Amino acid sequence: MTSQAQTSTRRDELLAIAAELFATKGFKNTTVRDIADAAGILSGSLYHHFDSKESMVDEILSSFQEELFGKYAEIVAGDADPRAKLDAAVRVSFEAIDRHRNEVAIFQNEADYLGTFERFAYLADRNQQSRDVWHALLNEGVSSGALRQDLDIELVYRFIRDTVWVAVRWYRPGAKLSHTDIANQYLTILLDGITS
Amino acid sequence: MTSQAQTSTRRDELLAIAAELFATKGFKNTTVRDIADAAGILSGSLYHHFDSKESMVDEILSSFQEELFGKYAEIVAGDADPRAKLDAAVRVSFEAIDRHRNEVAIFQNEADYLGTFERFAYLADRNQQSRDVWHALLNEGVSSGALRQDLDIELVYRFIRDTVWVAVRWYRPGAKLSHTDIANQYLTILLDGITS
DNA sequence: GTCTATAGACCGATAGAC
DNA sequence: GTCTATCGGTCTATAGAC
Repeated sequence: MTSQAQTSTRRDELLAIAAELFATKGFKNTTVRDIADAAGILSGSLYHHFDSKESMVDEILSSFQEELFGKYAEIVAGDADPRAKLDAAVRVSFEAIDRHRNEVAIFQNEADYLGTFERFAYLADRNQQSRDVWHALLNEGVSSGALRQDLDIELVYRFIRDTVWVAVRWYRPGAKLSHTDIANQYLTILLDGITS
Repeated sequence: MTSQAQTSTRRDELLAIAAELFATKGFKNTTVRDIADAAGILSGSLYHHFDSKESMVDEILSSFQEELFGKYAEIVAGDADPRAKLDAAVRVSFEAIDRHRNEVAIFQNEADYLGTFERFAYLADRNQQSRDVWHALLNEGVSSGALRQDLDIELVYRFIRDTVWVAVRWYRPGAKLSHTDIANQYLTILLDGITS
């Protein structure tokens, strides 16, 4: 293994430690000393790896979002029927919560605040991109007759988006219910309601 | 009007200004100078009215929660049928978002962090109390036959709680959809689903 | 009730030794 | 790649004048 690979591994370790803290305590509320302490080094040493605290959260968020939106794009471009596409998009989202809990939590909690800086303008773009994906899936569903005609699409989009992502607040990998169980129950409620 | 009442009014003004900032920028990310600036005074002058920044957020949260849980208690104790009670609890919650946007936002964003201090231990109690209310309403619904038997009550509770309260992120009073419109659409989805 | 002035702590970031 | 040492800035909170 080259020293290049070693460096890259160490960077990733530090980013993972930072992500855990940003997700738990918040970006502003996490100090570089917190991150360094958790990594067993001193705060000044972090600046050998990263320009600033902002660079760390930037790297964490942008690499995660690239992965997630790649998956959404595949679903939208696919040729499954509308209901199956909606199903797949919901499942991919709960899977992202399972695999990238910290990244999702940071995006949920900090996007509004970070978005005020030019550096993080791409966060607003991603939000718009996400809205486009869900609107497309819901409109396909309505025009194909799979979904009710009387729905306010924008409102349904918000309910789906919010309910899916907010699960990151309580979901813990390895708990009684897997992310697949949760997606199943959630899709049942969303599609058919809770009345008997 | 007595000087007592004047003092109380000024306190309330300052609390409202602080609540707006805490809700928008976050508690930790709002400085006492921010609050003072918005009020047109200097930061030191705030300490004539309040012990600390923590006291401000404490007062904001506790008085709001007292009001909200009073309403939940009335609904639970009432003699409406299970479905009407569930309906009422959802409507009261969206109404709270309409009337106390900042307070709800602060609770949503900061409860986890603030809850780590003894002073805010009551936040965890309120969470448990909320869980009890919704579980009671949902269990009544299932045993009366109004709701499906195959629901995971804890999961349904979380979905309702999350979806209702997270609306504070995008709901703005005076927008196209009133809080009643939103409650209507939300109850439709929750009760009957989005499929045709 | 607000101001002036400042204490004391903590913050992000840097320079240079090892 | 980490440490020592520290700078300049900002934070909450206080003391006392007006």
